[in-house]
Amino acid sequence: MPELPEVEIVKRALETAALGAGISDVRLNRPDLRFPIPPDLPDILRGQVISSFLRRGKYVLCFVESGAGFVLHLGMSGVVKIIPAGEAYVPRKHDHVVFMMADGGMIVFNDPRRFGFLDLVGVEDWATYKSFAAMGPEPLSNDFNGPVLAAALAGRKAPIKAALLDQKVVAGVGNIYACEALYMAGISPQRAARDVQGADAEGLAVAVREVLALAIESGGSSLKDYYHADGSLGYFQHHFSVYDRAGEVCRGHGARGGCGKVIERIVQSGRSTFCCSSCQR
DNA sequence: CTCCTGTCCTGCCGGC
DNA sequence: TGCCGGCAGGACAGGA
Repeated sequence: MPELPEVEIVKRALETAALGAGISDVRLNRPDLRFPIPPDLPDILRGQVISSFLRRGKYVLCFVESGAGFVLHLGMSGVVKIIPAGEAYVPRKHDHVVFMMADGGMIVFNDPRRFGFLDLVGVEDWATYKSFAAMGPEPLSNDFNGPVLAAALAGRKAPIKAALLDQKVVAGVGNIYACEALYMAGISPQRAARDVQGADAEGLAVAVREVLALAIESGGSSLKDYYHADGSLGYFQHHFSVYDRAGEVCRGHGARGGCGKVIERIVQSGRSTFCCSSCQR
C-alpha cells in the first residue's frame, strides 16, 4: 500500500544510496509483473551511471547519463531493498529485479503480489508516458490548492472519496490517506465530489497536503510488509486517525478533539472507507 | 466524458 | 491442527 509518502521515502533513500552510482548489471528474475518488464532493460542500463531520481504520484523514476531510464511502481506490496557494498545478499522469495551496482552493492525490487511494474522511459519524454500524461497535480507542490481541487471536482457526481483516489484529480493519494484527509477536513466520504467547493475544497486541499507531509515526516507509513528502502527491516506503523480503526473511538485530530463516537467502516466502490459520521458531514 | 465493476496476485487471518 | 474463504488494494479494461 505504498502511497505518495512511502514512495517519497523510497526515492529519497535511493537518492542517498545510488545517485552517481554505476549500474554493472540488471537481473530480471521474474519479468512478468503487472506488465512485462522490457527484455532489453538490462542492456539499456548496463554500464550506465545514475544521474537523477524523481517521484511523480506513486511512481519513482530513475534516469541514467545516456538519457534512458525507467519508471517503477511499487503496486501494493512492492519493496525496494538497498544492500550496501560488502554486505551479503540473502535472496528472498519474490526478489523480481536485482540491480548490481558497480561498487558491489545491490538494489532489489521485491513484490509478493506482483502488482508493481518497471518500464523503460527516457528523461526527455517521461512526462508524456501513459501513466503521467493525464495525471493530476502533485499535492505538495504549488500547483495544488483549494481552487485547483474545486475545479477538478466540479461536475463529478461520484463520492468525494472515490474522486480523491482518481489520480487525475490529485496525484499520489491512495485509500489510507484519502480516508485520513477526509477525516481531517471533517468531510463525509459519501458526499458528491461536485458538492465539495469553496471553503470545503480549500480545507480538503490543506488536509491532503498536511496528511501527506506528516506521513513523510514520520518516515512513510504502511500497515504490512513494508520495509524501509535503506534496507532496514520493519515497517512504519503510522498513527492513523481513522484508517483500520473501525469500532474504535474517534479521538479527533490536532485542535479538534474526538467526539467519543465510534469509527465506522463502510464500503465504497468495493473499497473500505473508515470515517466518523459525527465529525464528517 | 463519467461512473462502476471486475480483474490481477499472494499472504494473512478468522472460522470451522 | 489444517484447510478454505475472504480480504487487502492501484491501475486499468470494458460496459453502461
